[in-house]
Amino acid sequence: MTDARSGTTTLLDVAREAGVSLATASRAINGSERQVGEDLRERVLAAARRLNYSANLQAQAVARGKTNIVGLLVHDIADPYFSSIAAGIMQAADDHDMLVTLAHTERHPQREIEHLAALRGQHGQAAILAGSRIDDDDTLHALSEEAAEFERGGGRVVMISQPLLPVDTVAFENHAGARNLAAELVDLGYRSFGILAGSARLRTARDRVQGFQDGLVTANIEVDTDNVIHGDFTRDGGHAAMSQLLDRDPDVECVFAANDVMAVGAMTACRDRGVDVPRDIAMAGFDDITTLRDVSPALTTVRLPLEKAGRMALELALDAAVGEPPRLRHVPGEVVVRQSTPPLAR
Amino acid sequence: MTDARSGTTTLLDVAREAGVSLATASRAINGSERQVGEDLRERVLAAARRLNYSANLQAQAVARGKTNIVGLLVHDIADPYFSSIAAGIMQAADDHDMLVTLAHTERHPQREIEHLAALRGQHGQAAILAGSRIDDDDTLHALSEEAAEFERGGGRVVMISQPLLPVDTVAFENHAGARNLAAELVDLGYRSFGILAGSARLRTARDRVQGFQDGLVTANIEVDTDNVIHGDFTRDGGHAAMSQLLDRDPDVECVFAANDVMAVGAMTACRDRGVDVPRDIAMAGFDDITTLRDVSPALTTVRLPLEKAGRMALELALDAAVGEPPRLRHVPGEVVVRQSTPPLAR
DNA sequence: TTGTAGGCGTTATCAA
DNA sequence: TTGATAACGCCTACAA
Repeated sequence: MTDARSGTTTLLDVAREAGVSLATASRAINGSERQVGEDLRERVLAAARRLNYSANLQAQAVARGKTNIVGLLVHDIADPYFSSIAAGIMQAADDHDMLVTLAHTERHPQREIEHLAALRGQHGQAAILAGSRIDDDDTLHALSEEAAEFERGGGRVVMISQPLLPVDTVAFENHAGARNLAAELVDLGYRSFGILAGSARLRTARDRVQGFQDGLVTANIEVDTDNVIHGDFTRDGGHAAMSQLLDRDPDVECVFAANDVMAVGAMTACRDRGVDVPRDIAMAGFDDITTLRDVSPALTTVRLPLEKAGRMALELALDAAVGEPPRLRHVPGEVVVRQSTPPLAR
Repeated sequence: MTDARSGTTTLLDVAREAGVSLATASRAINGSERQVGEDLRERVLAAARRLNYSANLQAQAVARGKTNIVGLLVHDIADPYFSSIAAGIMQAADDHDMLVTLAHTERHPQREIEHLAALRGQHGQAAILAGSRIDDDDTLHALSEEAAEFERGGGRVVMISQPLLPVDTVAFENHAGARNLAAELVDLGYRSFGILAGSARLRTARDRVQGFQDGLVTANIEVDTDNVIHGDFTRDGGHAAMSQLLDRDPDVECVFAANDVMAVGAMTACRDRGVDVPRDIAMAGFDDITTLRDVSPALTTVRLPLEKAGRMALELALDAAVGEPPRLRHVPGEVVVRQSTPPLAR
């Protein structure tokens, strides 16, 4: 029989139903193991089931002074890069019985700071910031302050991307991955390159472009600055940048897009102009987005273990000792050569 | 100067700092507008800013008896179908200052019920169930019970998919969309079809397949039962089913995959066998997943406004009057013909 | 092992 | 308008 009065069944209802005290009911249901007699425990549990009791998490949080909430901040959950990371975090969260609060920054650094403050109000155990931070000193400083404040509240902040803040960080080796990719492409015979660089203000994009160029320099190849096209770090950005590149220098042999989504937009830009990939021009991306593994021609890219990184981030937050200094976990990328960059016969 | 004692700044700290009572501080910061004198209000706000105060949301929730949390249940956030819906919900949540709690069901109906119970413990204002429910009477009944319990707690449950539970529902017109797609394909000249049906237990998949077949029947075309291949409602499921179909009847003119992700897997299966899409065989999907709009050949599909549906779901939950009976919103799909199904010259 | 009672940070009622 | 003070639902010493 469900409580007919107020709508919600409370622990007190359960205690009464079972004929025990509030404390006993609490211990039997949410308390720290074997502290209550088997018989009473059974009675309480039975009563709870009968009443379909579900503990009020906020009340527990207030009483305990802590929660089992982890906050996740992403630019855009519809972006497969972030949704993969999120999936990894969800798995780890399930394993640890954590609740995940999701927040969108819409790529506005200010919103990121606001949301972090809101998460602080939630008193979560962890806040995970996924995605690349804008390289603006003021913003970075403000974010850093807010992160420190969050940790002062007892939680742990983890960044996924690159080490910019003095917090636990899961860092993708964007530079090294891109460098290796460049080396591989040179091995395949390519000598002239175009780069769809994404935003110059995004660290992730910049690191990848820099790594790629460094890889080329090692092989004594230089990229004409004019062939490095900046723009949005998105599908449309890739499309636009590729169109520009084709106007400027239609003879480059190979194009590196700073992420897969851009690469795919760029491939469409090529098709729009009757340029065949890979016959007329080769194409490589970065990330190895799952949903895009079936595009044709199959895209050469640098595989990032996004789900794993998400899991790692949460684990990192949860196994941190209080006051432990920031830790850094490097996550390498793996070059995957596919059909979009066939060996170049010269 | 930040509170040095306990780590977290509380409202009481703010009140003391401002030299006012707890009540006044509460009203000035979170209370119901113009109840406190301008001067005191300023003092309190200044103190709060100085102390970098952030209200304890759980304490507020306990005191107020309600939260601004909305729970979102998806099978898998990495699936672009769900991440698009989630993005829409995030937008609406931002507009309404709601916090979103994300939960993964991993396609287990039982986990769905468990998570809904957990959300009940959070006392959220809304729970949004995205994704297709398994068509099992017992599970459905249990889910229905849990949904009722959630609403008894003061929240509102919204389903996104099809009307199966007596709750607010945003229903995609899967049947009609697939029917229209079939008609369009017949118009293009196709007469023999294969269907990659996905799971027979998933309502969404079943509705689409049924709609497609109904559309064909209207045109006096029947699909050989052997050419309806069941399997997983995923990329791999599409790949496997297509392989089967090619073994069975390599001469079908056109294949309908019950969603885009399957279609893309199927296209790879074709390529693996040297079957060219669309020259040798045409292909159509369902959903119009954003990330897949650049695949080549461009995929004919039925566009579902996923983000919009997500937004709609949350709005529906929030503008519901207490006790208002369930409402149903139909969301049509739009057939988009692209290169994967060129007009068939006969 | 069980119960009593005080406390967690806010809100809200009721006087002043 | 402002300030005590009683809730809110739960946890946890402390005492029995």
